[in-house]
Amino acid sequence: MTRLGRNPMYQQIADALRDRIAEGALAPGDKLPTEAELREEYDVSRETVRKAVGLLVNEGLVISARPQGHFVRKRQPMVFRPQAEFRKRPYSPEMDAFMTEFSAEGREPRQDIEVAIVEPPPEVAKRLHLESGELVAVRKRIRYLDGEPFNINDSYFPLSIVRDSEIMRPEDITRGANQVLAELGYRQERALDELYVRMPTPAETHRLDLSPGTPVAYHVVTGHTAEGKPVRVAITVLPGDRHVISYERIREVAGEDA
Amino acid sequence: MTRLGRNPMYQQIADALRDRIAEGALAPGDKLPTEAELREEYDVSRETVRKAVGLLVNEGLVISARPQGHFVRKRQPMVFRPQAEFRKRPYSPEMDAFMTEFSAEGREPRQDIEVAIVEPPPEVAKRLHLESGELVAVRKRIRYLDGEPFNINDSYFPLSIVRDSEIMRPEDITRGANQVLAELGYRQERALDELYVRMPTPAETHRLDLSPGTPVAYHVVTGHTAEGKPVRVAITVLPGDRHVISYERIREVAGEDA
DNA sequence: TTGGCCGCATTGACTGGACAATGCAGACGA
DNA sequence: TCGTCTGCATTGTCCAGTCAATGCGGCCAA
Repeated sequence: MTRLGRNPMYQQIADALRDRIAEGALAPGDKLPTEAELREEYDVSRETVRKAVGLLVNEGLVISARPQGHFVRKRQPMVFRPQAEFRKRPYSPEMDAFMTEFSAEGREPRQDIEVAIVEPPPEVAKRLHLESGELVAVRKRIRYLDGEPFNINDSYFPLSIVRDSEIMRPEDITRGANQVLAELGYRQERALDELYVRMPTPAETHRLDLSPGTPVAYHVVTGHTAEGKPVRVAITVLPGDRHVISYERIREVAGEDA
Repeated sequence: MTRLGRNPMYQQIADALRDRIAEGALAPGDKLPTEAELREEYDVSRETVRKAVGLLVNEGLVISARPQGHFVRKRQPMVFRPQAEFRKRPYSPEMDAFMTEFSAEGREPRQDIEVAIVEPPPEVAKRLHLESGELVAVRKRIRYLDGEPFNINDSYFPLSIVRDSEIMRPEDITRGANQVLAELGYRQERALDELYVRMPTPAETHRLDLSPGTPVAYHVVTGHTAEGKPVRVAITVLPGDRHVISYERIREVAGEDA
């Protein structure tokens, strides 16, 4: 391994390891060579080897289990289907097959719920069209699967419409918060989904127990009534290594194409 | 700054800088203190300072412009709306407002198109239900805005149905590849969208000119005819710092709630 | 057999130093 | 005036080393 190209040494080492992972010579769960072994192999200092391995960690390909070594990461995503709240069962056979493939079958779900009345964060206030000073109720949930945190979901409601309702109680609402809102006269007919892809904040890393190199999807749903009044903002933080987000779509206007 | 907690020093420095960014003391575009200044301020070695700043770079908060220094990153996402292909104009006023906010108004679009006949990657073959050995036509596009690459889009079609059609020519198809497919008798009535969030591969980093700490959304669309035959797989790679992905949803079955 | 203790391999944190690469600004020359 | 060249601040790469943290496996005692 020489410096023939102008790639730095740690890049070349990382590339070589990445190739071995891509080819399957290093399979998910396998142990990488130790730093000492890599040092030997490439005849470089330990810091250089560490930087190479660090790159792979930051790419999410490898995790470090100190002091046993570094291991090729496994990926086992489960389906997240935002449309489920308006359309319980998928209507196309393709979606059916897809969901079966990635089901959470046999894993045990759990969630922590916490309810509070707070001043809304600006992005929430804006989407709910709130005056400054108006308060919101927020249901904060962390969802677990087999004891591991899978995603964070914070749902915000204008306090004026949910005060004293079931939404204020920190228990699971089996029939769904949306149903409660409907019973209160605020049935959601439309929703707007926004998806941002970014690295997690330290707080998110901590709450979701993320390993380095794991990006997240930041999913914001704004629910509107038939009249266009926004009544709910739900923010979900989904770790990239644990989810596939999925939508199904159908042609809407006969003859229109693009 | 002491070691009172058990957070490593470089963490503490990164946290302090992150706070200053969050508070706005360091605004987007601002220059961070140089490594020498930070060294002075915290009385640590240069490598430690570099590791702290490196963290922020990996989080996508900061970019390095050598040798001018490090700068707080700006974010200017534009809307990516997968539903546009089946539904040209948004039908809810909320979506209208949202799209106006993030429009690409005034920026100059361009795209490079390349067409090839290849053996499909396994993930494509699987979604198109192809026998092993069956070939596909692929239209590879890189889309630019003001000269900067914005996303990569590779669309795969079973060779058996698009051979000799307009799809095989490396020119822009103004009326859309979907329209051509429809004219060939394979009109898509349903699509399944899958979204994966991960760090980019080195090839993607290069093609999209990504700075470190930028995750991507890997968006896979499988288009089906009314009979359920898959006729198109479109894979789009969207850099997280340049896009918001957005969907609008409506209640489908009166009375159903979740 | 079982429980606890300890050595050890391995990664993490940090220092101090050397030299390379790079783009900007200011000096200089035509 | 305008282009060119050079110095320099700043970040990038790499080395050689020290000490800390950690979990596993094996040893030893009850």
